[in-house]
Amino acid sequence: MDQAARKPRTRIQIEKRELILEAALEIFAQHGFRGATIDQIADAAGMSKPNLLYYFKSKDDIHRTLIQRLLDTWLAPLREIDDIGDPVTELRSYIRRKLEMARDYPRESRLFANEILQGAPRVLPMLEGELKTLVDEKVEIIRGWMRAGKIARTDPYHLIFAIWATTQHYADFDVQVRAVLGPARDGEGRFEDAARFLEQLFVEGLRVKG
Amino acid sequence: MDQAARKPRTRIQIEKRELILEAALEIFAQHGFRGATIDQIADAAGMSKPNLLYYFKSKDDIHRTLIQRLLDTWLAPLREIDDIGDPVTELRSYIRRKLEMARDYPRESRLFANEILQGAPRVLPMLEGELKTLVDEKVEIIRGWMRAGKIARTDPYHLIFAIWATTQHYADFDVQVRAVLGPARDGEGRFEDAARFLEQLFVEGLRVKG
DNA sequence: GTCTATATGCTGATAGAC
DNA sequence: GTCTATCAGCATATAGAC
Repeated sequence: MDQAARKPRTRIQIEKRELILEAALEIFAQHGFRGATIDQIADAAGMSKPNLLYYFKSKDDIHRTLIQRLLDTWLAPLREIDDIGDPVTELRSYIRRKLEMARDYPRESRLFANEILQGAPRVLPMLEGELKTLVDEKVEIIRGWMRAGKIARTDPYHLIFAIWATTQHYADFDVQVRAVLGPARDGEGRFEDAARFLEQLFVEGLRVKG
Repeated sequence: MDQAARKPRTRIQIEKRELILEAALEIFAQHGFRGATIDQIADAAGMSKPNLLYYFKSKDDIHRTLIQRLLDTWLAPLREIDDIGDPVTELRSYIRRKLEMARDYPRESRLFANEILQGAPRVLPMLEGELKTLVDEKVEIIRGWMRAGKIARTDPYHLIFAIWATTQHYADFDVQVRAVLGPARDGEGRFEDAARFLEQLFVEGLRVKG
């Protein structure tokens, strides 16, 4: 759409920038902003440091670009929640999608976790603005389900926090999860175990007593 | 006990070291290992950089000391789980204690989260050894409860992960939690809301279907 | 567009006076 | 024990040749 609205770029420039962003995501996710060096990123992208700085004017510039791009895709699953379908199905598929994202995009999850842990210096306004608005909106939908007796009454904000926490845990604390489960349960089986567990926890936890 | 077994220290030395560790915890928790500087820590501890390095021989030395101390207290609640009492009471009080720790020791939680996010370079052996052994042991207790029909059958490992994730979330993602809840729900009320929610989620989620 | 060389500033750690 | 001064190394970023 407006990918070149502000800064027109050639196709090659765009591709090189993609290459750098891909490499930077890897490095930033593992070492955090301060821990990552431009040298590492340039190495991973297969180019020299000055060459990298020809495409992005600073380390901060790369990081901001990554964060901004992350947020768009990161909140997509939450945006999709609506009150048309069955509440339990709706929540179950949200949890599933969040867990799939933790499996498929662990670096994005860790990039975000790093940013929040450091006090969210670059995204605090977005958290207090766009994110809060979105969550408030979905909380109202969930409250509607509770009033209608479709799911058990509980605090919708903390429900959302719990879904975020449990799913992202598998990306952010992956090292710990692997260490505790041992080599026997690596790979695909682990994901299905987690999915089954989370489905049971949240679905039973929200079942209407009666 | 054996606090001075390896390196005998005077009372003043011990106090200064405490002062430094307290300051370092604050800085490391916020900026991560690489992001923290000795200057910052020395400043926060109210002394000069060379003076600080008189008490700890390196930045890494401070960090290791903090991590080691952290682990002892951090796992205490898990250690206390036993199969003498009522299973639901036992799990409920474990969740409560973990949540209290997230409230009372958020810096310790973030220090640990930073370490794991970076791939656990300093604690991986401990995760694969001591932690795994401890978790395996508690998993057996939980399996016993399930076999006895005291709680619903589910994956005990992922149950523990979920408790860790949801409780530590309030320390590690504190900025985000505050941003989303807004200023209205700051302070003590937030903790009680979280405690109520988590109790409901896990207790109902583990209720035996009848 | 890409390179080598380099300016500039910061950081961990030490030397040595007091 | 605490200070000032300082070293050596590294990291961001730029200059300028090709």
